[in-house]
Amino acid sequence: MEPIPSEETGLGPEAMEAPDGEVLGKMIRDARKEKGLTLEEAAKAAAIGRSTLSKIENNQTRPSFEIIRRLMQTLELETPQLFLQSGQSGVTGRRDFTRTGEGEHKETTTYDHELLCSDLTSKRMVPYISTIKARDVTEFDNWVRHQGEEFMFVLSGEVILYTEHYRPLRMGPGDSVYYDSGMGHGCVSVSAEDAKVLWVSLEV
Amino acid sequence: MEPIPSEETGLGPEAMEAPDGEVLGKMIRDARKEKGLTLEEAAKAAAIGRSTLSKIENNQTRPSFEIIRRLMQTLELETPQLFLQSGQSGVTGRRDFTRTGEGEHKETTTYDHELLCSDLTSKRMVPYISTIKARDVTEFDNWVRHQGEEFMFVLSGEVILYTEHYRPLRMGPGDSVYYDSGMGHGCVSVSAEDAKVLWVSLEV
DNA sequence: GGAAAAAGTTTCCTATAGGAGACGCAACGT
DNA sequence: ACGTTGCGTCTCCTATAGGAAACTTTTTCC
Repeated sequence: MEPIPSEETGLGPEAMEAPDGEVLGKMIRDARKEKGLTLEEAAKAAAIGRSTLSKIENNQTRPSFEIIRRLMQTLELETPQLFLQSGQSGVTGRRDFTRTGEGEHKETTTYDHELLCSDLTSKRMVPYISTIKARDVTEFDNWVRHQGEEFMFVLSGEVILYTEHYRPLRMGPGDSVYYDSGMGHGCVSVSAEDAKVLWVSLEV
Repeated sequence: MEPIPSEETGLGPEAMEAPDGEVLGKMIRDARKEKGLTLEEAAKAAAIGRSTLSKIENNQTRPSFEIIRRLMQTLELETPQLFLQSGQSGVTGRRDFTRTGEGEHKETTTYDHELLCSDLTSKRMVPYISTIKARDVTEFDNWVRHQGEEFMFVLSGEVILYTEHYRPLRMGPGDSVYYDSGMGHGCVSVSAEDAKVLWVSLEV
């Protein structure tokens, strides 16, 4: 059995291995394989040469931006960022974990928020589990608004998500929703017991 | 009971388009001016030639991906900007939900990824549930790498998260972890049955 | 205005990106 | 064994990317 490491502090004594050119080719090959395409098919779809693609995947060339752009569209790597080896993320080389129920708690009248991974500073997403207290809701008026995007996943219970400009959305375990958190929003439990949802919030 | 709206159509998953010719140069020039840099300064910072930058800005060349990459770092250009014709503002006023098990599936040999948003257009986070197939792992070598940050939450089963520069981390239901996804990482199930984890990925 | 400096463009040259097709090499069936 | 087919690599050639430096334009002083 694997030993459970105590929380690692961050960068070890040795610097992070800089992702060299090797990675780009691998990523593209992986993506192509993922789609089950042959060199010929992928190259044709991207309107580039078969040999060019081969060389790119084997890191034998330094492709032009245009070529990469076409490949990204073809392979549906809609995330050009994937290829940026910029390493300018605030969490570079770091990791942080939280055991069930061991997050830091912040309580309000309606929610009990448990922050996950609160020790990792500079991370851009904020994950937390909210226990939504069951209560009677006649008219929802407890709007929350904060510029950014938010993802919510129902862990247990039945909830209704209120979102400005949309009809209320009833959700059960396993359901999820992604919305502009700049719109007013809020969540109530409609089950007899409290509901638990996982939220991941991203500020602008 | 609240009516459950059928899936909102929102924006379709339209293909990302890169600025064709004309626009790319302009964007770079604008970005450079914005930062108050001269050709010389910007070129030096990006470790490219002054003349090269001039040509790029005037669309007299088809720069390599590597060159553009360096410029984007130097000029702090967001990649999406480069790939989206006009800077349409993210998810403003949008909402998108997915019912349990109704996400779009993408299968590989080790994982079965279920995307939790039908329409990823302009979303910055990518949420998905992965079913990690149980298998024997003697030596882990299936590293995945993509510049950005990632949050993982274990829904069921026992898994081991491998992260470059860290010891493997054994996790059970309810445990969560946040890490730099630019580090090689990967997850295996160590329970007899498949494991399910929720991932939220954020690209740089 | 005129000189000097700074910013940007163009020229010139070398290294190489990218494509066409040849080649290698499995995995088939006959 | 032998072709054949399908997939990936390698060779070769041309067009051009990228950098150094010459050249031109703009700005900033006096």
